[in-house]
Amino acid sequence: MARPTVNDIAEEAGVSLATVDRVLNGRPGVREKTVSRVQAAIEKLGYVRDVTAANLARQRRYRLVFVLPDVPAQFVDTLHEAIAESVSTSVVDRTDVRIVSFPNDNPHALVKSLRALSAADTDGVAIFAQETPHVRDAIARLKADGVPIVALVSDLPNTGRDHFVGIDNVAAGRTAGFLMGKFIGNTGGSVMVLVSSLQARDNVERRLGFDQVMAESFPAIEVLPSIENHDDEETTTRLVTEMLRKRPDITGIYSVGHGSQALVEVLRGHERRHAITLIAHELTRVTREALRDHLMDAVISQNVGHIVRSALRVLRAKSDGRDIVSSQERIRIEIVVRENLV
Amino acid sequence: MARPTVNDIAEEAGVSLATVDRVLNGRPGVREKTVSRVQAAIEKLGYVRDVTAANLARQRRYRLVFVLPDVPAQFVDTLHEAIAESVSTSVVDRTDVRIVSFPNDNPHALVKSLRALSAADTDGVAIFAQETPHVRDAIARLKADGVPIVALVSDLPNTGRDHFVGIDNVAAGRTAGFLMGKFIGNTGGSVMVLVSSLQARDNVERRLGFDQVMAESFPAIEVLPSIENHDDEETTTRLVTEMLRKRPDITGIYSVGHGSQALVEVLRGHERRHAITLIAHELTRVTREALRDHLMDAVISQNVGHIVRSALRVLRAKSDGRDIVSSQERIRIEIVVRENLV
DNA sequence: AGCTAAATGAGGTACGTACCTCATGTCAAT
DNA sequence: ATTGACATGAGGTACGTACCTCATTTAGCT
Repeated sequence: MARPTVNDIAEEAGVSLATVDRVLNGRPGVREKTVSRVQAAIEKLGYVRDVTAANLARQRRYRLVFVLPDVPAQFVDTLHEAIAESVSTSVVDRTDVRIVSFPNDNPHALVKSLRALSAADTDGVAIFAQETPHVRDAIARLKADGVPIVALVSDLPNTGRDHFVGIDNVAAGRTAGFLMGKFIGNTGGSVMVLVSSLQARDNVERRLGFDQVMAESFPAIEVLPSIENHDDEETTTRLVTEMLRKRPDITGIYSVGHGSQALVEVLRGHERRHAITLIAHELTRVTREALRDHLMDAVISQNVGHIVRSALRVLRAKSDGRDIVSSQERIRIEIVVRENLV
Repeated sequence: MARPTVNDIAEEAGVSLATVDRVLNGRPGVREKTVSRVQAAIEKLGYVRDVTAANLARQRRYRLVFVLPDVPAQFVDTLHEAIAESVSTSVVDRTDVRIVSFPNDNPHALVKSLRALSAADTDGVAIFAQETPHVRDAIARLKADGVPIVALVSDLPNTGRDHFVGIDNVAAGRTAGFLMGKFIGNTGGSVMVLVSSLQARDNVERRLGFDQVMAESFPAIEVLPSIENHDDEETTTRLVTEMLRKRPDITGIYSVGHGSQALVEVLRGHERRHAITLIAHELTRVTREALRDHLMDAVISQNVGHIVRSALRVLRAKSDGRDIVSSQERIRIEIVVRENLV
């Protein structure tokens, strides 16, 4: 039997098409009793709105914006690629996507970018940024304007964002800790931890989860204080080299941040490279090569394609005032080792 | 600027709508020169066919069938759930899905089920089965009838199937081996390997990959010959108990097959449970609980939701004679440990 | 019973594409 | 110049839904 249409519902309920339409689209002017008759018919026939036809008729378009930092971290590049790809493949779902980049070290540039957006030309915004008072204000203004907002990758819990798309970073840190502990085993020693910035919420949460697991399950391994590199290559090279010299008992390095290029380079030339377990975040060209070359042991990653698609789905839903199926929007913490590297 | 429509193309190319339609849908009766004029206009305006409107007009429906074994393995249940979910959420894409189950131990039943299908009522078939001569013939008949076929989870390379949806099982076995070796570390000892059946291609491939890595990278660990359990719980319980008694040097168990219930139960009551590294395949209720309870150390899994959606996409494409973007149809080998267990 | 306001019906157009028919245009071979 | 084959145009209907207008019916009230 073919799929029932609005006409079938009308017939089944003994009402006109106009009434069915009013019920389906929540328009006023239908008695309670009639509403339930129509709903009974919908139930009975198993009617499901043909979304493609509906969108066609509705002529709806979603104008969505990604706001991304302009940092030299590979991970952000992969985000750009994922957005570009999802744009090209999803012309289908009536979505226009723009990308706005802001220089990471300049919070005013970000605020300025956000100020340029308004409900008049934007149906939703996905933001990857750190939470500062200025940013919080700018987001509040957008929200007041009625623009749905989702935080991307790093949460902005105190801004009133509608949703967070990304992994549970505490769990990601715990996963890194679990692998670090298991891989080092009863060799013991100490672990160096490298973060982009202690202002970055995702970094802090990962470090937290990592420390939890190391303390709970691998007390024989000493976890050293965080080294902050601010995504700067020279700083990383200098600090890592120094630390490796100072602490010859290092058996593990955990790279918490979004970039690992300089770290990998230092290790590539280091004599103890095979005695050190290296775990980093985000699957990029750099981490792929490091895995392949036996320099890195595991990468904790989040699928940027999933992140982008989820953000788009959520923003479209919020823009329509629809609910989201949160179980479907969960981003998995992926573990990548040499052998499952696609 | 709004998205261009066929009318815009017609105007731009200086031809009528009918001609544009002929070009777009590959209908005959258009001069070579005119075709290129139209294509130039399409190029210039960046026209992309509105697939939703096209499908609406075309009234196309895809009648697809999943053929699945009726075995008591949790993994097959999760496949059923994934299919059910994808049916309910994707009424959107004009697809009718049926599931055909066949008793796993009866190859004739499978052949009979396949015989019942034909191009008259089926636009594509996804099969999870082992490759036997009978199955090969039945698939050949379906293909001759013009029905696209994809193999699911376990490949059927010699049947002429159009595509395989699933993980690279050699790589999955290698991944299991990598983790097993790293987790056991320099403790050494021996590893028990449990397979469903040595007839099952996916099982054999995993075992192969596992052995490769163990031999290459962890020669100090002895890998024992496969124990075949035919997905039977009593057999598993008996053989595993016996082996654990005979070989007190066992430090690892690799469960290659689709079910791990009985194995987990045996281990749950075993005194050496915390001295044994347990790695299994497929994320199910059983393996989830085992991870949570510290009985299992890692699960190598394939996302059944992705598998089902990929199979549907591929079958629709093949049915239309369209090409698939194979990079988008790759199924990842997922590693799940206690800490990234959703 | 008569009135008013609310509820419902009838019928239309539109969205972008597919696909159909029939008329007319063009071109090359005779 | 005529013919015939082919190319193109013009215009239509359909898909399932949204949304509009206006007429008509119904229910609730005095």
